[in-house]
Amino acid sequence: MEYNFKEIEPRWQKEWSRRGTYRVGVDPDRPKYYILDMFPYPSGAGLHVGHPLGYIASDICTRYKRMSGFNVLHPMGFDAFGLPAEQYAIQTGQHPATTTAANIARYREQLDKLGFSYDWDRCVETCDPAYYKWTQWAFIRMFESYYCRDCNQARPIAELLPVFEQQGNEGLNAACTVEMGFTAAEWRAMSEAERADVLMNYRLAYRASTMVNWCEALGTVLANDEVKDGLSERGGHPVEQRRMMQWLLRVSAYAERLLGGLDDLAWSESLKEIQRNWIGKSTGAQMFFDIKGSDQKLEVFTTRPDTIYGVTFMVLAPEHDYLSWLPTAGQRDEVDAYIAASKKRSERERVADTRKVTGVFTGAYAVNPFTGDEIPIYISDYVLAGYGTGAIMAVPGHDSRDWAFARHFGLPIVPVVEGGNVEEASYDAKEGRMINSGIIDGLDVKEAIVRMFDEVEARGLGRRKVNYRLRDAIFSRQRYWGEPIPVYYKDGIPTALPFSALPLELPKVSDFSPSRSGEPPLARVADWSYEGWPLETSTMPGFAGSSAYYLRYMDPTNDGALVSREADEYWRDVDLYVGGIEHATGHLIYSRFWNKFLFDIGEAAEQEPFRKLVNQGMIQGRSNFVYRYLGLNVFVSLHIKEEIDAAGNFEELNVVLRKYGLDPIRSISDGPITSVTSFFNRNSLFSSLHVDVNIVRNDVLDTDAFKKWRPEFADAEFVLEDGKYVCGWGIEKMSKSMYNVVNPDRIVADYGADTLRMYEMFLGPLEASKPWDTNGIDGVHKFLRRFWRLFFASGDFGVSDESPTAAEFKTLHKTIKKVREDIENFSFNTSVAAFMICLNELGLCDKRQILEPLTILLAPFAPHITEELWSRMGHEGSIFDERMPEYAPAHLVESEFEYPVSVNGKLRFKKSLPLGISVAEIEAAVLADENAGRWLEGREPKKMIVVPGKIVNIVI
RNA sequence: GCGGAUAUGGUGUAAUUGGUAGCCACGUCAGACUUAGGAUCUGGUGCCGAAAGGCGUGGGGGUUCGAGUCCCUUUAUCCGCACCA
Repeated sequence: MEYNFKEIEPRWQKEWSRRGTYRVGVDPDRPKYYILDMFPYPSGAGLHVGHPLGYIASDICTRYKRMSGFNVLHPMGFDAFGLPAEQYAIQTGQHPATTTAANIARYREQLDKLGFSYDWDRCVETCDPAYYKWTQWAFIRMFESYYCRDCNQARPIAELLPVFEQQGNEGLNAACTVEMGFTAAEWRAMSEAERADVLMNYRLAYRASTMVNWCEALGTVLANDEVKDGLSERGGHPVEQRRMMQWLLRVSAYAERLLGGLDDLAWSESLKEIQRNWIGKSTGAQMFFDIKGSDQKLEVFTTRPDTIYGVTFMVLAPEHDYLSWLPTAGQRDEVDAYIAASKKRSERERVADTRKVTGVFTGAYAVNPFTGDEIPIYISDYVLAGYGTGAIMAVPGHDSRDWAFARHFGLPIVPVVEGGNVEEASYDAKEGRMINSGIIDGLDVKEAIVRMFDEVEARGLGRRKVNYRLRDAIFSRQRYWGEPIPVYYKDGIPTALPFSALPLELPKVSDFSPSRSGEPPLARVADWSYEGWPLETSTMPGFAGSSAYYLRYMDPTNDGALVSREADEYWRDVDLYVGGIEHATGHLIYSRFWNKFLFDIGEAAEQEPFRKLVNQGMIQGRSNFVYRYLGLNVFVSLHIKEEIDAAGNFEELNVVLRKYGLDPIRSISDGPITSVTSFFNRNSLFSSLHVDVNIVRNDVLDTDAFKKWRPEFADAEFVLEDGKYVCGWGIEKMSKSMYNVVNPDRIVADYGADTLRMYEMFLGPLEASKPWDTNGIDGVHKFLRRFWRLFFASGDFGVSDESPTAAEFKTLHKTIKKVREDIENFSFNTSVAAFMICLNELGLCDKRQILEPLTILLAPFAPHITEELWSRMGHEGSIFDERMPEYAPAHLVESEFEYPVSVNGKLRFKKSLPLGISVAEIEAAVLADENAGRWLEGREPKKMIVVPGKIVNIVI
């Protein structure tokens, strides 16, 4: 009987759903395991064959863990709010709620066909008010918290009121937007609005006027991780810097914990490194320089205080506060002109012009505290306002940017680290001996740094300081399709909604388009107010809804809490998180921040949300090409095209052309060939066109389908090789325009979900990026058909109760061992290979004692076929209630081992010897072998190296 | 510029972690069978060579009895960060 996956797969999917096979709940008697996929944005394009890669891997793990005795939580949901969904809605002219619902339905249908073991009862959608109620709730909790640097955690902001009342903010060590100082008396004298401003300075969710990434085309601000090279990640629109009033999350307060927490996570080193870079910790010193003729001091940040003797000028960012008074009258106009010019430059232009040196002298001088020299103060936009203090001490001898600046303006360059030639280039050394350096002369750089830190602090010139690149996350978007920010303005004072007013539902509007001015769509909603006060009109960014969804899955329908204490303490954290690396600096930072905050306020059980994380690679597209000859409707098969291309001159060319029945080219004026050069540069002989990969099989074009594919090819002619049209191929991004999108639905229809699942795993290591290539899927499909046939040896279903041979047992147990180890190591490609080897070795074995454990072992990979065979073998329950087979070492014992014997490092012969004998016995047996005599030719071995169970080496 | 990763047949890959390089597949070649299927089965298939044999894991060098694996160097590709002081 044939393996009829078309009938088997839908039947079991329905049956699992009916039985609730994959429903899970809190069960204190069993150890928990939480396996999570990054939930998808339900985009309009539907799934392509690359999307399920990670889902398949996590599904295999889930089934495997479940069959190993764990209570496995494995949910799925949809990240439905945010820019992509909204842009798609705008493009198609429909309401985002409508398109999102339709897209979710489509995704769900596609996912269901693949036989995943999700507990769909726990499905969450971020755009569901019952869900985003808890996103808004978390926002309010952040709004009502500040970050205490002494106890290193979030605390209720209400705690600050009595402190301010008694001592002002003196001695308060808390994360804030701007440093401020006030006394208790000043606090008491403040108006309500002024006090609100002070508190806002400390809140973890706060509103402030800051420089933001404004994207006019999208009509919204963007977070740093949503901007790449000065363009928006979505759509690639230009982004400019603008000062705007925005909501932000004080992520920077958690920088040190986000950094430190990485160490214990089972994440790839590269991913941790990306996050470390993003957090960008640098330890240095904050130093104050006297300004000549002023009481003010100029504050800089440096990681290299050891180079202080090489400081020959200072540079301020054009946005620096001091520029209102610092420049001398003579330089005023020039400075103002520079400031105005740099303001106009977009972020993109600044990035593009990194090598151009610009700047203006302010006319003012600072004093080098160690040399006493007066050094000029410049402004330049190579100094960033947002990092450090927006001012630097320039060391042209040892910093390439300072060097370029000094060269351009003719400023002195003093080397202070031995080595290099500062006349030619800066010497950006991190080690070496200090020279020209007063009290640190002769010290090594590393010692000098420490010495200078101490010296600077002792002399009261500054103090050690840690700086982070990580910025607070801008949390408002001037868009429609997101969670409304649960804040209203009472007498103009931002006030959180009471929890009882949550969820603050997103109103249904007909006009949800963004505006170029930055006015959010919600501002156009009549009566967008709370108790008569206007509500905030911006919405939350895409990452808001995905920041704590893993907690919600634990208890998805709870209306009284994000997650119940019971569920949280049982499920705790995600043991295995599978998803793409593209979330490294977005979701995975925000989520960790969000979770740490919830941990601080006692709402999450663990400090870190994702214990182990695996990044599946991207599946690229494999495009096929056809070669159109001379712009005619004639298509030439790949190798003939290559042969024609290889011709070196007209004569050779025409010989080849005649051979294939093509008209010879008589002169260069024939056809579109315009010159000999262009002709032999292969510019004009063939044009290569993308062809739909779905009408190509093993790179052979289905010519009839091609003619029907597009009307202009209806009368196409082909020059075939061996009766076939062979296409060229290349690796590109999977996209509609390349005609290389492979839809999983089609693979499921042709081969079945089990084949697709196993093939995606077989394709290569999970974490590697690789092209999808439908060629080769036959190998896996063949395996499943052969496996099926083992049970139908006589035509009808039947397994024998005959005892297996030792060899059969050995094969089985070898496979069990290998497959189990591979799953634990996330090496699915090799485990699929192990199954194939197993089948090759078993031949035609129909014995129950072999086939039953093998079927169970295969079940996580190919759930449908194994469930079907399991039931045909007469079992009542589901195969997924069975335990994974253990391997029995007894069956794996090898009695003999073939030792490769090398003489002088070169393999000469093999000697079969029992395992477990002593080294001396091996030596004796090898030397006694007649082959050894042949190679030794009577010489005595100088040395013998014996690695028991591996190899024998003889050195003569 | 800084940081990280990768490089193995025609293709995807594997290698007991320093021990016979190329497992398992795809493709391909030869054969069997056949109601001609995109079926099934058997065998070959890294390169050069008639063979013996030689060469072979991006290139060069090193450590070692032995290197795809370790070290140095270099090239290419991919990714992350980037006037971050």
